[in-house]
Amino acid sequence: MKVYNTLTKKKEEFIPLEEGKVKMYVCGPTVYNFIHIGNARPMIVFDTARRYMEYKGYEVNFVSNFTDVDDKIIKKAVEENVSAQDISQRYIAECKKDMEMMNVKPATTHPLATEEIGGMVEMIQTLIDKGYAYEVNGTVYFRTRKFGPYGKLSHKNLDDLRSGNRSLLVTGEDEKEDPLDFVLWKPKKEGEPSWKSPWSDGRPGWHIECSVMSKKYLGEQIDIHAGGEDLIFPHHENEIAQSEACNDKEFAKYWLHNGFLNIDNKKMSKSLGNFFTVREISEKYDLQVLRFFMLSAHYRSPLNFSAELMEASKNSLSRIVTAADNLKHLSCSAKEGAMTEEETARFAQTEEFVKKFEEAMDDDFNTADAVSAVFELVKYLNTHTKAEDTKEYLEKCLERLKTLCNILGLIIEKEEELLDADIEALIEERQQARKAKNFARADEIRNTLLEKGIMLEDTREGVKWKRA
RNA sequence: GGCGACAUAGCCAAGUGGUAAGGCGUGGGUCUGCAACACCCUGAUCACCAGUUCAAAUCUGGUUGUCGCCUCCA
Repeated sequence: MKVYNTLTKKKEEFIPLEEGKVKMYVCGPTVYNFIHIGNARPMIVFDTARRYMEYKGYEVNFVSNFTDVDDKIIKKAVEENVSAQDISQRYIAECKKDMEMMNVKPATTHPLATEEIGGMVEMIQTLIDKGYAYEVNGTVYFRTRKFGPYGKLSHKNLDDLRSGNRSLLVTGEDEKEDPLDFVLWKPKKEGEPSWKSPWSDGRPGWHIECSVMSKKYLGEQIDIHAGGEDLIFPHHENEIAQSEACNDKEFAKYWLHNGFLNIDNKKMSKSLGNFFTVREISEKYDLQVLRFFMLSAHYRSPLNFSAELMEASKNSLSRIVTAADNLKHLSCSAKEGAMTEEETARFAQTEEFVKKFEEAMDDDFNTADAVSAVFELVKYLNTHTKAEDTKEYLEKCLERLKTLCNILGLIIEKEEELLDADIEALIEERQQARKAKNFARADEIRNTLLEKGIMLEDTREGVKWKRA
């Protein structure tokens, strides 16, 4: 399995620190509102990466935080006249609902920044003791230039940063020894949540939380650290500086970053009015469609979001769902008994698509290619299954399709819903009408059901129905 | 200004040296009372120019265009 490492700018063979195990950290959202579809991308793509590694047999310890102390949370709390904790807890709960609808598995651990303050104070103290940090008037800064490799992830050198950013030098806070130094701890302002520390009553800077939580739940060295590409600088660069200065060990071996999600080729932003929350999308689409959409391109490419593309994704996904549905329908009425030799041979041919799928995923989680393998399997199954096949064969075919879709986190089985007696009676009446060639009545019934969101399909094996 | 990414059919999107996967859409057809599903058929020489090579979408240089980071925004 190869993964693209931002650190080296190359695809590298993935070799875990400990055989058979993967320690993975993904930077989670700041919970001051419903998550937006941009937040959803790393959630979906790295959940898919995790699922694939688990499929390969790795035991994945997957940690993803919620940043629950932040200026934006405090601002929202003031607006609503509630506590910051009220805000963060509310949106953590909402975020978990969204994740469930997107079929994103809960992390092994979802730490909260506010519950790890003690560890942060400790790490900051260590950095001060080692000369990597200094305190001025209650604020603690990281001494960026003291950490030699600073810039190795974002491939920037410090002098470029300075020359490219003159405003920093001009407006730079006088307190800092160097404009590039960043905050580890800052004193509270009036009315803000705060914690005790040796330097001031205050709260941690953003970057320190990930260093601390990663260390606590995964150890000083981890395999994969992931997040959106915008986090490369400064967030991840600063995490590296903090963790490696503190622990004297390479922090993360592989750094994975997803590309941005754009709306109509523009960066999503509130000011442009092209801002969508996952919840809004869920009102119009099953979030499986959003998930499929996200996986239709490589995770490192920029991806453009539009209503048109969601429609296309919806249709594409339904092709897979229909295939699964057909298999299920066939197997329900199929004859019992073991697979015939001929069926065994037919089934063996599906290996080819599994192989293509795995090769795609092994190549830096190329989900676009993996999805195409699924479609090729779908076509094969559509053309190589029939009512006369044995139940075992049909079930194995369905299982194979489900296995691949499950790696992608796509749910393709419809929920078993009980037919209302009324609906069943109507379907039966329509069948009678059809037999009597009373098609007017048959169509009338079909339209009645359609209005209720029930779509009928006449097949050789009987009438199938589905919700629109 | 500094650093970087990308440019493949109507749309989305794989493919990093050997004559362009897959999906959506379009049009035609088979099946069906009709419809839906499914199946068959239907489409690009890969932004432009020059070069390297027996051979390039794929390597090199240039041009044009789009976008991102450099601001605690995934």
